[in-house]
Amino acid sequence: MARPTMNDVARTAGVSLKTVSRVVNGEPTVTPDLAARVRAAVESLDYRPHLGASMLRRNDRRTRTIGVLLEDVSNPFSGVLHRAIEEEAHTRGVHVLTGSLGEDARRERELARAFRQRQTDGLIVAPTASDQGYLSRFSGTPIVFVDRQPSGFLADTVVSTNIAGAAGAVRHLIAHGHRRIAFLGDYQRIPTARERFRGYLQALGDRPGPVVHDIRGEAAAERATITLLRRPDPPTALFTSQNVITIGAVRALRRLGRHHSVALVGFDDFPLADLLEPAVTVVAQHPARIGRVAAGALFERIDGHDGPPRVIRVATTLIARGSGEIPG
Amino acid sequence: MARPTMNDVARTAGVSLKTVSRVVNGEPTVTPDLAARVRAAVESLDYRPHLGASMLRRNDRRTRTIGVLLEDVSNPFSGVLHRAIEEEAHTRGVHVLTGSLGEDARRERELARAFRQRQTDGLIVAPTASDQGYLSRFSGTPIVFVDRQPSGFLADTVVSTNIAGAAGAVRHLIAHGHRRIAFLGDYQRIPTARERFRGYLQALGDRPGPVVHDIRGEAAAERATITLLRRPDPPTALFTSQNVITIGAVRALRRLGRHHSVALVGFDDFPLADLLEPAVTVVAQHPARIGRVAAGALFERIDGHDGPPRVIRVATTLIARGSGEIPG
DNA sequence: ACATCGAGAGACAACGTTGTCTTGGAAGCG
DNA sequence: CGCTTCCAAGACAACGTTGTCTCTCGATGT
Repeated sequence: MARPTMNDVARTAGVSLKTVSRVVNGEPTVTPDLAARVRAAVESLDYRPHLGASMLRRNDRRTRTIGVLLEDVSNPFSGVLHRAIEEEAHTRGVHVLTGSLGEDARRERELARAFRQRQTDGLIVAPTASDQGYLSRFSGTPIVFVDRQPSGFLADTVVSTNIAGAAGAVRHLIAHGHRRIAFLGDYQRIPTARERFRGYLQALGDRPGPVVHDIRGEAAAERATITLLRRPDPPTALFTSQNVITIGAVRALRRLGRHHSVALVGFDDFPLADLLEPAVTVVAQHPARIGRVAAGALFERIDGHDGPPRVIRVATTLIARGSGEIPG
Repeated sequence: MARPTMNDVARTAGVSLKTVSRVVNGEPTVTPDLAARVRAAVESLDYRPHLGASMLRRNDRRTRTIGVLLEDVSNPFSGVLHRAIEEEAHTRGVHVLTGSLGEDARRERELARAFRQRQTDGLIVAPTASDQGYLSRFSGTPIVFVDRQPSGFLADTVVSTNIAGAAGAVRHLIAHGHRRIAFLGDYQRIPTARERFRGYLQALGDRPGPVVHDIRGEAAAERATITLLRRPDPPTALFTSQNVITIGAVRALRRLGRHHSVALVGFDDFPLADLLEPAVTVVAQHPARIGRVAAGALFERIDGHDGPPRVIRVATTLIARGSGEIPG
């Protein structure tokens, strides 16, 4: 037996198709008697309206669905961001299509196109590709960027205060007597990684320490840290610009038995950072707030707000826990 | 300017509507000349087919979308599960609608209904409600359960070997000389929590230790652990049945300075467990595998596989790291 | 040269719903 | 009592696409 349609309900209730439509949509111009018959028929047939069909005919053309493209939904930062967006959407009766990109630029374009083709009302994107120019054809679908600034395309963007946060972290190390402070960073093509590096340079002025870019993954971070510390003039402190890199660095310091002698401040908090020995000092981002703000901005746009693209910066917080206070 | 339709393309290319449809769908019965003209028109108008409309008319009625309902996408277990499902779906060109339930039974029903109404081709659910009977009306939409066994409704289910895993954990503690082993568990109404408790009882036979059920959240777990250890006859070892509870227990042991004297084995691994002091011994689940298997089962069903409901159990692995080997 | 065939391309209906217009009958009014 | 007014409820078209049928025209065979 196929899914029942309005027509089936109409026949069962002995009314016209349109009357069923009216009852289902809660229009007030139906006699209580007929409405009751229709509702009984709906119940007995377990009728559910076909959203695709009504979408097609309706005037407003809203699917009440948004798309969210993140780097990796299993990463804690993305996970919390995702949850916050979902929560905002839920209060508005909107559903969320999710995609993980994993730094794959092609997948970003592919999924953005696919989601748009499904008529999502809007898109929240943590950009991975080096250029978002392809989005300029997406007129009509509001977009909000999170975590990273886009390039080649302007839209509302919600990011952490990366430069200030990174500079603050490095100044914190300087204040504890360090002069040779190493930088360990993610792919340089990621705007966020570049900003954090700028913050690092800003704080150190004309005396930067050793720098390693383009580190991807915990294992690579661990190796890079070990190499750094085996140099003839090893740094006395590390600034790691992303949570996965921070964890790799912690592993390396442990392996070398240097975790109580080399200082460490990481960008982005992570679960259990406070339970390690020493507890890890971090510049915490606020992914839940970023998510809420981004979702808010997106829904404003969907509801027709029409102003110039905004960049909203969410402040970071330095959380001193021990590893950043080891003296130089 | 509104979104262009096939009709617009047809007019621009000077062909009939149906010919455009044929070209767009790659049917071979179009002269190359016409096909080229159509493709040019598609390109110049930036035409994208309206999936809703084609869905409506097509015979197969597939939306190429599945729904995934998890406890909380920001929890590491759910996050990894989610990612694995997404990956499987991606290889099949299928998209994923996500919802977090947060132990809210009403939200489970609400989202399940909503997703179905959107004609998702299938559903993967980590059940939260105490009864999934409401799903019996969902004929036609394949469903696979993960992480927890459903009740009141039968369908393919992919779960960890909870009883055996928990029993193994407790036997591990017994082997290290412990006799008073406490159990700290989640809401008893969660089937998974009950199974792990059964494993605990099985291993201890007629001499169970102190038991605390219905613990929800890290803070509650911390409090419960402190209370336990302040009893006149405190346990010498703890078995915590869920990762959040394990972390709460670690916090409590630290606070009391007992982390090197009270043994601990937790169910479910968590990031950085190996970096704590002592590193935490766990019964690891394999959420990525659970996700892959569940997605595989769902797609089999979607493709028409029609057998009796299966229960697939994914084995757990005991990972000894230190906290579980503290002698009794 | 004529009947037959095949294949490309268009006409038309249909999917399940909602917007708009029309109908019919009851109520309201002088 | 007859006329207008009003409103519930039905008829019909339309949304953007695809399935099916039909038509046309050139190629093939005898």
